[in-house]
Parts: sequence; structure tokens; C-alpha cells
Amino acid sequence: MQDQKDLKNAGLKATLPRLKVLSLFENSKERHLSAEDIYKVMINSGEDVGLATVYRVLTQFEQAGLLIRHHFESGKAVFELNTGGHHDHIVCVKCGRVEEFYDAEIEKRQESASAKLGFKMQDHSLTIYGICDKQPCANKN
Amino acid sequence: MQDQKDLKNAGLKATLPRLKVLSLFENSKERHLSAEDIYKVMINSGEDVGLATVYRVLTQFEQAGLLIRHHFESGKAVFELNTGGHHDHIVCVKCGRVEEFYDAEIEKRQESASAKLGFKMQDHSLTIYGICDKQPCANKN
DNA sequence: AGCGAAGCGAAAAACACTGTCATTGTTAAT
DNA sequence: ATTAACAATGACAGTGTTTTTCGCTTCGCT
Repeated sequence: MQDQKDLKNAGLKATLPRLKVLSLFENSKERHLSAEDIYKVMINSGEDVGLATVYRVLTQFEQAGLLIRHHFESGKAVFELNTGGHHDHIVCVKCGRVEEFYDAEIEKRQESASAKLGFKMQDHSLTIYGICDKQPCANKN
Repeated sequence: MQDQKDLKNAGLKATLPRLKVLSLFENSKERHLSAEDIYKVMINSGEDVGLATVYRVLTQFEQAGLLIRHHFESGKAVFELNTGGHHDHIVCVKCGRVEEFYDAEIEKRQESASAKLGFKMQDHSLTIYGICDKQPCANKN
């Protein structure tokens, strides 16, 4: 019900694919999902959805400010619910797990770096790549 | 001559396409080049090179540590000569111009953020997107 | 010079994503 | 509730970037 309102507020009709995608982000354990991820889950749960629709819906949600698109280095885009608070990401290069962090001093220094080079900062993306402490990733390298 | 040695040290035969690509990075005014950029320059200067070779060579150079690959948000990879000194990037979303900067405090804080979340940091990428002060980008938005 | 491995260009394939289009679904006005 | 307008959908073809495959050529060690 709330999702329907969210879509209306964003100027989008409350269609089945859109409601399903939205609820998927809200209920999924994993905050960061790719178009392919979403498509697979929907197909496996019996929805009759097309991949093009998933891509369309994700783009619309991004434009409406409901989702944020990230690229990381994997070559495919992943999305997460826009909960308002900005944060940066740290991605495990072994298992793909994503954690979030925020550092006010880093944010501030990005602003001044931009200004110093004559850029009007619009956006930024800071992603750390590392190996997480969960098994089996913790074992070396 | 130095390039030949660089390639040998990297375990790569000193072939014409490889020497040409390497010299292109060393002599080009623009530090950041895409596969397509390189291919076009080579074709225009009369080389009989294939796009596949350019991609192969760029990947080999990356693995050999001669080049660094970046993705930024444009959908295509760009490469730059690995001169040893780490730096971050600021990209103009209007004209694609890329500038570089370095902030020791930001670097330090990334390390501690990783440690706090139980990650062993391997790499990181900080890219700021903005609008540069050159014409015509400076005009608004 | 001769040999085997490495490298090449061209073409086809893989991959993520976008465009097109006939059909279906949603919404606002009756 | 019905309906009419048109927005949204699924199937599928098409893009743009990058990778793979393949037969031929070149390299570099002897």
C-alpha cells in the first residue's frame, strides 16, 4: 500500500512489475542488486516479466530518486534503495559482499579538492576494494 | 629503445602494436585514453591494426602494471600510464576532461574505514563528477 | 635458416543494455 | 461500473563495448 503511494508520488503508475521490484529491494537481505539478479528472482517466483522491463523500471526508479545506481568495477550496474543518507562502499573482491561507511572529513575534503581544480562538484563515488573477514575470504591474499 | 626494455621486463615480446600503444600513452597530451581512442589514432596514422589487438594489448599492459584501467561512469574503460604515484580523479560530466588530485588525509581515512569494517584493503577508487570551469562547461548546471 | 611459441587481424560471439512495436493494463472521466 | 486515452509491458531485434576463436604471420632462441 505504501509502495503504491511512493510510485504515485514519483509520477509512476502502480503496475505489477514496478511494485514487485520495489518490494524486492525492501525485503531482500542483500541491499545491492543488479538487473539480472532481480530478473532471475522474479522469473523464479513465477512472474512473467521481461528483462527490458526490469531495466526500464530500474532506470525510472533511479530518475525518481528511489534507487541509486552504482558501477563498482564489475562491468554491470547494481542498485540500492535510496534511504537518503549518503555513504560510500567497500566491496569484497572475493565474495562480492558490500558494506557501507561514511566519513565526514573525507566528504569535506572532496569538496575542497573540487573547488581547488575549478570544478563544481555534482556527485562522487568512493569505493574501496578489499578482502572481507568472513570465511572463506579471510584466508589470505 | 626504453620501451622495448619495458616490454621485455614485463615478459611481453616487443611487437609493433605494443610499442605503438605504449608510445602513444607516453607522447599523448591526454593522459586518459580508451581502446577506441587508441584504435582511431593508430588507424589514422596508417597502422594496420585490429581493434581486438588494442584490447588485448591494453589488458596485457594492465596486468603487467604498465597501465591502470578506470571505468568512471561513461560505460567504457579508459587507461592511463601507471607512473607509480597514486591519485584520485575528477571528471567533467559535460566534456569528459579528467584532472587528478591527491589528499593524504583521505587516503589515511580510507585505511581506517576498511580496518573498522574488517576488510583488508587492496585498492580503492575515488572519482568526483562535476562541471569544469572551461568553456562551454562553465555555463551553468 | 629452422622451429615452436607467441602474437596478429578479421570475424564472430558474448555481454550488458536499449529501442521498437503490437498488445495489455492502469487511470481518470464519465 | 464502463469506457476511452494512453502509458506500460513482454518479446525480440539492435547497440556498443569487449572477448574469443581461428588460421596465418612473426618473433626469438638455437
